[in-house]
Amino acid sequence: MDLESRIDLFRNAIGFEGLEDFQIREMGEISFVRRFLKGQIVFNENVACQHFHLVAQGLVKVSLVSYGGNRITYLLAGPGEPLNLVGPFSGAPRPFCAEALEPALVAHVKRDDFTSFCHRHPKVMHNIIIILGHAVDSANSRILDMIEMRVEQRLLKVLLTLYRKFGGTLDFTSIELAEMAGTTTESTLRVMAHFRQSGIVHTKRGQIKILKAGCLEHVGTESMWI
Amino acid sequence: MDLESRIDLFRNAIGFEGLEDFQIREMGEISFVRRFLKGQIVFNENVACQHFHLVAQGLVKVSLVSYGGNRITYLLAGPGEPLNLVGPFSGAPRPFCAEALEPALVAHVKRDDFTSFCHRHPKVMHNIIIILGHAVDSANSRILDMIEMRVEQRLLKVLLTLYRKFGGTLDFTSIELAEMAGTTTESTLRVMAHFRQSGIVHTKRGQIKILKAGCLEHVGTESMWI
DNA sequence: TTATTAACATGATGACCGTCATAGAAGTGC
DNA sequence: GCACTTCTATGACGGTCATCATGTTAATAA
Repeated sequence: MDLESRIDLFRNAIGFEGLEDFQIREMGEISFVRRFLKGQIVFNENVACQHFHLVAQGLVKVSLVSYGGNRITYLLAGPGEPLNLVGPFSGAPRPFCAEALEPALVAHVKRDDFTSFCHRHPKVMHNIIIILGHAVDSANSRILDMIEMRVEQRLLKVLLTLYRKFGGTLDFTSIELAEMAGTTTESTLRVMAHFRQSGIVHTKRGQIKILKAGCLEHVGTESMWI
Repeated sequence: MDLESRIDLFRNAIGFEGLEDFQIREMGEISFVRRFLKGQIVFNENVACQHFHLVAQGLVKVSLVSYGGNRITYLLAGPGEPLNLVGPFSGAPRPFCAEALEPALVAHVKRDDFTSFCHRHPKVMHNIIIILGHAVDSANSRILDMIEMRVEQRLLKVLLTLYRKFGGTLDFTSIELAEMAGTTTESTLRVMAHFRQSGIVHTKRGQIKILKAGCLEHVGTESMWI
């Protein structure tokens, strides 16, 4: 990925709004790109942060696991979306790991380079604070959803979110849906079977096609920030 | 509250670490303090943010409600702890409201003054990003707790957290505990009755005394960030 | 092809806990 | 002192969903 493509990436990336062109160019210059195959790990949990990461191509899942072995998906990052906004500042290990869900290109910026850039251009930190605000709100909404929504409603919300982000054909397994809805694979399979019988979706191995998008809206217009 | 007290407040406040003394003084100068009685609202949800708030005295609860009427406690802020780190930057209404749990003094800084200060002293934004990182981690942990912990364990975790923050005498009602543990008042009362019978706590109206702190640690050493 | 793994599917079981109901106790205000 | 509100307390009931188990299908590799 050449310099100009990288600059273009940062120009349209989330978190870099409102920067002058020469500032964007600087980001392009101090970044480099790595390629990941499906299933490969971009960074692991509880490892000190070395780089700031921004997805250039493909799709990367950021998730966290508990001691009990449960995993929840925190973020599905596509082109232009950052993977770790906090790590570069704290340097401390974080409980997240990032895995490519499809072949992906990920831009890297060395941690010190990134924070130095941010301190010289506070606008970026301003943007990051607002993004983290969304992340906090999203996580808190999910807590409320766990309290008052049943598995079926939570899965509808997940499907609605994915539909809005990726369109009518969703390449996700039931395992992955379960990690987004905060439930088990079995429950997800059961509920999806019900959706299939209702004609809302069509499923095949690793893929869901949304047939009746209207039914998804019934949960409420709000989708998740994921 | 006079200028010097306010300066002293900001000197020890969370989020203002690593500032020079003259910078801290500036914060003191542009801030003013308001008094709140128990039960009074510091700011309401879904109202555009006007000020940055920092608790000077007393205790303030930040919580959010769902459409279904469920409420969860997001933060219990004591002296030196900020109430709204995101609002001043986005200006947008946020889903949180803040209520004084006991008579409180809260420092206010006009939104523009605060953001202007932050842009001139990026270190503060750096600090804020790290704090928000903790908030994100905390909320995500609570999601996992909702998945894999039972009400009893979640309440133990809440009690442990409160014990570490406030000591052995906790002035909270079962309603408030329920909002922290993500359950109902009835379930909380039932579990607390069980704890009482086990001699772990002693309860009276609006107060819990921890008798066997050791029993709280069994959940795991991790307490919540609240 | 055959072997192996990952994903899908579905049944049976039971405990957890939310919901509704009722009631007493402890504060608060007039 | 009395009315009123808030918090505490406890019983009964039943649905949801995690858990365990077993089996099938699809994809991948040797």
